[in-house]
Amino acid sequence: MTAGSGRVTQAQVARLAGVSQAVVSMVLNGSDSLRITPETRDRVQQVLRETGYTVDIMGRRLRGKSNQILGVFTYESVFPSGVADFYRPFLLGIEEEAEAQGFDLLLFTSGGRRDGRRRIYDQGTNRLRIADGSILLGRHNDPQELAQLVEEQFPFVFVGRRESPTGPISYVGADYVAATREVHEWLWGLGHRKIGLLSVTEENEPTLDRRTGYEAAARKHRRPPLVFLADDPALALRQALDEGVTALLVESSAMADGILACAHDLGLAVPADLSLVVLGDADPSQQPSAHAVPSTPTDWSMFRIPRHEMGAHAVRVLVELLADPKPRQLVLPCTFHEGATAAAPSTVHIR
Amino acid sequence: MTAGSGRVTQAQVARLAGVSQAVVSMVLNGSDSLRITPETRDRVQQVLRETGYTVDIMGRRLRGKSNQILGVFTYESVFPSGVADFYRPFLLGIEEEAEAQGFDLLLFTSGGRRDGRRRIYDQGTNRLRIADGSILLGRHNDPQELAQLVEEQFPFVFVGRRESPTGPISYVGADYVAATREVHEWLWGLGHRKIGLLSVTEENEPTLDRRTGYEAAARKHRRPPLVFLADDPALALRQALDEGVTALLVESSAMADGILACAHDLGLAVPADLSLVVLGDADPSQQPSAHAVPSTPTDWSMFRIPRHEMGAHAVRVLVELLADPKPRQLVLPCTFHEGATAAAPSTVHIR
DNA sequence: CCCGCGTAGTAATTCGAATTATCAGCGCCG
DNA sequence: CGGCGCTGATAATTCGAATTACTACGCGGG
Repeated sequence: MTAGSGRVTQAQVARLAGVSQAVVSMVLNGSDSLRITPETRDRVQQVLRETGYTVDIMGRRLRGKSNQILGVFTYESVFPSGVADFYRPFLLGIEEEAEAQGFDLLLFTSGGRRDGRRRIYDQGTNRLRIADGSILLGRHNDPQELAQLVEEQFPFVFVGRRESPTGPISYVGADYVAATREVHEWLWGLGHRKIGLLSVTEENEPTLDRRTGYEAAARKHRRPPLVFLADDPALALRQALDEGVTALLVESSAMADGILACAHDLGLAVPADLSLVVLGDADPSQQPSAHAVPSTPTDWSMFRIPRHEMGAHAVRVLVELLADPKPRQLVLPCTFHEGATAAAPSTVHIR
Repeated sequence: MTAGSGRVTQAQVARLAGVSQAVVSMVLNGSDSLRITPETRDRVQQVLRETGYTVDIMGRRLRGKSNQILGVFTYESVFPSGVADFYRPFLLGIEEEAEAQGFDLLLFTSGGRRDGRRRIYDQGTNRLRIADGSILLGRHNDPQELAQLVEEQFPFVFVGRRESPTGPISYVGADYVAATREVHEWLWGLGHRKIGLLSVTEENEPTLDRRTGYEAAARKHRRPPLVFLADDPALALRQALDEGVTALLVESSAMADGILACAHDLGLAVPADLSLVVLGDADPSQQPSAHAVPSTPTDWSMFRIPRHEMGAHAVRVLVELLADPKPRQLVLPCTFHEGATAAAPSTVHIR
């Protein structure tokens, strides 16, 4: 029965019920325990029902000093098309946990782009601040922007391990160190004695973690680390074979595809002559979900990054961060998938 | 150099700059045209930059101002898992267009669920009002909530045609009427003379539109409509065959799968003995993107719903709506995919 | 010399809800 | 009969930003 103006306020309800606005608020919030007569309460509730009153969330949250909104900033597009469907598991976890924690999600899509990349600081101001806190994800992040965020003491959590010289950053990452070590251990157990690491040249945190895990495992077995840095798969494979490796840890599945092709060109059988393990399924060219593989359905031996859990935990950590602004770091274990590209070395290769 | 206590307000900026809060507001909103000295303005802007001030969206909207934020409300989860990847094309279009228009997107995930479904009005609150306007999507919507939204005169656009008895609703839909008519026309051109429609029992807008298109086409060719309503595919197929149909328009691909199986059981070849056309790819069990089909890779004859475009246009319509609150409706054409389940009827069946 | 006017701000109000301080009325006790 | 304590409600304030109403100041013209 509301008039055309569209919205009923507590004040209007109060006037209709012949009470003050405060009473309406009290009735609504159940703080009417001993303060309000049953008759008054009933009268107010009657009017509330008749008018179809709904709480204006703006007023409520203005007083609460928090808007119950978590920002989600991605350096690339959130809803990806094509096969590069990298973010979805993260976002699924984020959405689920945000729903569980009672927060809305604000996707920062407005800022426009500079050099084809999104930026946090647009015109010198930090859009992220309109949310209570923010989750950041994306591989192409800008260290400078992160440093600035840290300095501003804005509550944020990075999905994926990130370090900054300016101070500790809260993040939820995957334990690449342990996962890589375990893969090495598994190959060792199969009988491999020359296990190489094929790494990318660019040095970001995930790459460094994999190298750390690899080197720890190699040290444990008193073997010299065999690390190959190359952008050209043919060259890298040749180097590795010259060293006599029987198993190769490959950082990305894109790179692994190249290696596999080269191995076939050289007449090598995988895994009979050479075992290949991919360190993570993080690469966009690899489909995480079970339903399909684009072109070559190679059943890679690899470990899987717990993307869904990382997203969910990022939300949880951020909510904790809002209550207590002490930075926290969290790494989650990866799960190993045995696959079909790694096996015990053929006896020919074992001296 | 903000203090740890969280957000910076205009009042704090004003104190630091030695001016009143009103001046800060004026500087921010450019109404400083002739009112404020360049020196004062520079001083304020200096402090604004130093403190990293950003507006409190709650305060702004309480006052009735816009925040350049569009809400996105989905009745189901936004980032779907498994094969039911229904929303993504819509959301991709929404995100792209929001970025182009300079809006951020607010996903309403906070309210939790009642009877496993999300609600706009949760605990008597309409959270949508945080955003300047909202895009709604999802098949399981609640007419009551829509009516309430209309009454509140809140600007929103539904993705998919929706009607409400309380007043006109803005929407961006797909033209099922025309698409169904064209499919009928195409089959007629192939020589089919008994073309049936297999419809679902539940009567929502898309279903009604398909029926309208079908009946229009049948009327044009002076044929009685052959509509079959059945949840059991075997029964529906038998009814249709009894009527002598040679082509069947099937509403959802899930239903089509059932019909196809039954047809095979009866020893019928598709499309030789029976042509099947699916009216849309809207069903979750059908993969929209090119890269894979879950189990049976049936190349259905069907029309495709322009989901990406619908999302993008919904944003555009919503932005128009914000400028001028006159409701608007828009339907976009579907594209036809010939596929392999429909062809000219075999001569045996033509008398 | 003083009114009028333009300038450059400031004070005060508004939005809706929550909360605190306050107040009116009543019964009871000294 | 006055004051205390309790009840049930109201007035006032708060949150942050935008806007309107207002004011202090200076200058020029009559």
